[in-house]
Amino acid sequence: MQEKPLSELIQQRIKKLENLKNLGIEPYNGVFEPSTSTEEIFQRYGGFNRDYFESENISVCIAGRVILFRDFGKTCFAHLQDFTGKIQIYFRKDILQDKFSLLKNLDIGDIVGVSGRLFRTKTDELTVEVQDFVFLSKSLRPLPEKWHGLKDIEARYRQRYVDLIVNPSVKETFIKRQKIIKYMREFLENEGFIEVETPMMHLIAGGARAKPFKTYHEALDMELYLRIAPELYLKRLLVGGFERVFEIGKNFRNEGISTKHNPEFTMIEFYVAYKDYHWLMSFTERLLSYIVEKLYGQFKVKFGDTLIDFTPPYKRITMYDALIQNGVPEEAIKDWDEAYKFAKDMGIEISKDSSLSRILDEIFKEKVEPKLIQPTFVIDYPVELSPLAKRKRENPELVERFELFIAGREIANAFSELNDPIDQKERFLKQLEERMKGDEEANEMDEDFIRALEIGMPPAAGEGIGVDRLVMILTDNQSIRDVILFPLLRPEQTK
RNA sequence: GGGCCGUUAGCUCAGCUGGUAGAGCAGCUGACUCUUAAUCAGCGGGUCGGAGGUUCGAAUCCUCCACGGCUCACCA
Repeated sequence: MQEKPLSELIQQRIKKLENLKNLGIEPYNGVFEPSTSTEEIFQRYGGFNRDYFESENISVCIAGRVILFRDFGKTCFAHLQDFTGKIQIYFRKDILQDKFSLLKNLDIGDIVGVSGRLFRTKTDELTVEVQDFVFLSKSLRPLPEKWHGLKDIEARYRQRYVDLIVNPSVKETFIKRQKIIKYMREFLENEGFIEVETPMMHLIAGGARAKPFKTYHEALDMELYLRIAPELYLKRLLVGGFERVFEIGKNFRNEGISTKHNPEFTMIEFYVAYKDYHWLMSFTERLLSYIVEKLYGQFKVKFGDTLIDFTPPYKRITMYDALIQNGVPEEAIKDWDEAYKFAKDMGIEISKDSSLSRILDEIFKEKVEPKLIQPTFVIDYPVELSPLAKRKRENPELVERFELFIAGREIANAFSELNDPIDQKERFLKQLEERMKGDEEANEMDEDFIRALEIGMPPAAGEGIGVDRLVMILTDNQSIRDVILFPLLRPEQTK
């Protein structure tokens, strides 16, 4: 935080704080027990007319932040905002008597508790006529302007607390985020899944292809990685006899930041014994449509200027067919030289060391991904892109894997889990070779995981869903930073 | 990391080919007992992101730096 001389505006507010203290009022020591919320007031009393309030004398106590203030001399109007909404409150000198003069020391942004009776104004607005009020927190720093609000994107992320006060849609997004996760958990629990917590600090960063963050444990004198995926631990639990498990939590990847990537992000991973990826696809359809239906009461969701339809079933297409349908010649799919040439012609930079699968993966990202707007399962990936997935029975060069794309974004990744310890060991060895060749993101050998597979893991299917990306789509936000309360930013400049 | 754009009052923004900074809101003083972006009268508020440079003169032109946005690269 920068230390510069307090601005005039802040000094004025400190003066008011002192005025209150001199009058024996401690604005930070107030206590107050609200009897209701603004939302509840509108729910219960929104339907009644003026005469009702004249005859019934409804008293309420509410607390919140003053976000608007209109001074008329012997009366004042203000808007009080609590978590659930806002309501107009009305101060009169003839009711408040001496206490009315305290309003001179009230600022927009202050948190107050008020008690009073409900009435309707001339213009029929439901309003609290304040009988008594108490300062609960004095705000020393001015809030942004009342109708343009806080627009500066940097300030919105750095001072999310202000963003949340003045931009109601931001709060909406994060409430929806919580609901999405709640419905997800609810669905899985109803399907017999057990929620677990596995380590976030790993000796070996496995289960995904990504660069990890490093950290250090002093007492044990050892380097650790923040996890890039919980996968290998969850599969150890399958070995241990958990047949349906899931974990919701943060993953950390030491990579670039973009509208689709935050270094720490939330994943859900779930595993089911005795099922395969076909079963998982329909399960995923049921899961997503359940969430969307709970959230919106229908299956269609507006995202940008498109309408995403979550009504099952979703389109399924193999990776190779998707490539061919998007103009990649068949020869390029089988032949390294053709693929290399095709990629080069498209302007994709490919190293000469890249394998055919990796080239195709690049072409896929460029040509196919952006076109997958409606929920689409892309299935059957080359084995070497998927070192933890089970081979297809009919074609051992492919694996039983799918990725789910929505709005051109990869939302989920799933496969029939490889449970053959010997094959798994060989794949790790292959990854190690790539690592030797300089591929920092290739998997490391995890001996203990192999040992677990040697004990015996049931056939199983597992899936990971990028929660932030799903929330983006379901809340119509174009940047991952808009669905993460405190996205990572460089430190603020000290002036 | 590359490219493009941005950074001016607490907030939202103007500021032309260089002539020494403006509005609205917020704030302060005053008026006003049903307002809705209340209104009316008056007042204060700026290291123009930072550092250099060009110039008689820089918010404006140039260079470097910082932070952010978009985008590319990167990204299981």
